[in-house]
Amino acid sequence: MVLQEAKKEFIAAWGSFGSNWGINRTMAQIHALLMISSEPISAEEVMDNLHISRGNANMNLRELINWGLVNRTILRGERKEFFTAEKDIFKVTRIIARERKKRELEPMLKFLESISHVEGDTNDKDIKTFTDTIAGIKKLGEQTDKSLDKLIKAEENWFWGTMIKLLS
Amino acid sequence: MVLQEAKKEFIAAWGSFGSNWGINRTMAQIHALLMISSEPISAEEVMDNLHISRGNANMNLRELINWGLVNRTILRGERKEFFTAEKDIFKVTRIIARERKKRELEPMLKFLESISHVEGDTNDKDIKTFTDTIAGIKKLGEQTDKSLDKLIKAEENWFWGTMIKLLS
DNA sequence: TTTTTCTTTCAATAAATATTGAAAGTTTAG
DNA sequence: CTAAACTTTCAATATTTATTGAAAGAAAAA
Repeated sequence: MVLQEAKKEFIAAWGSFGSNWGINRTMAQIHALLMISSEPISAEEVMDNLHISRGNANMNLRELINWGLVNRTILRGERKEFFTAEKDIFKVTRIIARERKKRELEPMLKFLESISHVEGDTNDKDIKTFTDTIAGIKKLGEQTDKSLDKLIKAEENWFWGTMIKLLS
Repeated sequence: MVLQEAKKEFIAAWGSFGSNWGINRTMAQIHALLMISSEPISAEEVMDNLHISRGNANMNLRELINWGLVNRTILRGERKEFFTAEKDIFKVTRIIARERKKRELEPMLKFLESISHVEGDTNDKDIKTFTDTIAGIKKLGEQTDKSLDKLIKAEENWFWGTMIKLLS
């Protein structure tokens, strides 16, 4: 396969993979484009490459920067901004873990705590089913939270080491 | 907090949590409703409880059954079907892991393999950036795949044991 | 300063996704 | 068998989410 074609397919696939996971297609595609580019890319180039509008490119680039997955770069002699993405997939994984933990898991745990105690007879079948289910989810969430902490703080070696240990 | 209120909040939260993760809101809400119910529930009750149409209830219940998260039950003396959900969060996790692996990870790995070899000079900067990035994602994907296999086949004890080991 | 280049914003619009509800299909009871 | 109870389907519709593009804003050059 030729590079240009492979790039195009990867960008398309990453986009649809992302939208399967609640990440907007364009944002995932821009991320893919930047990850497989050896050089910083301008907003203009992103627009041309993905056939999207200036506004769309700008908004999604900003969001990627918010996530910490993309950085702005100034290129000497150039007036406009350029963008680069973190290419190390382990670092990308850590960043996504950190952000989703902060944005989703932590609020969810707070919420579960807030509904975990209900008034009434502890032996009541309905109350028991409810509190047991919530407690189980909470326990899973708390342990996931702690595991993510380890992952986020981890060295690259720890990551691959743990992955391999899990398989053995 | 009173049971009815806590239930309502949990169903709403589970719904919006789900839609953050590419799972349709209603499907997640039905799943939540069934998880916290001590008794099997009919389609009629699902409709009334969540204020949704018969068609919507039917389609999403079918999808939950396809995933293996919900089962049909015949109640003696009743003509209509009833539904129950797996309540053990570990089993739910295993089912979701199994299904997403099959539906998303495995096709993605096949795809990455198909684009991993591109024609041209291996030392070319652009080709190197592309193949290195794809190789990294592929490696992560393959190890995730194997870890999920272990999780899917695992006993309950293995699961909590591993979770705890990861924290220590 | 004024002009040019580039970036940001956001209301309008388009596209994607979910939901409805009525009709058709199926199963069980009488 | 026929009728009643229940389930499924899917075209039409509504809702949600993403995208556009033009205007306003900012920064650098002239």
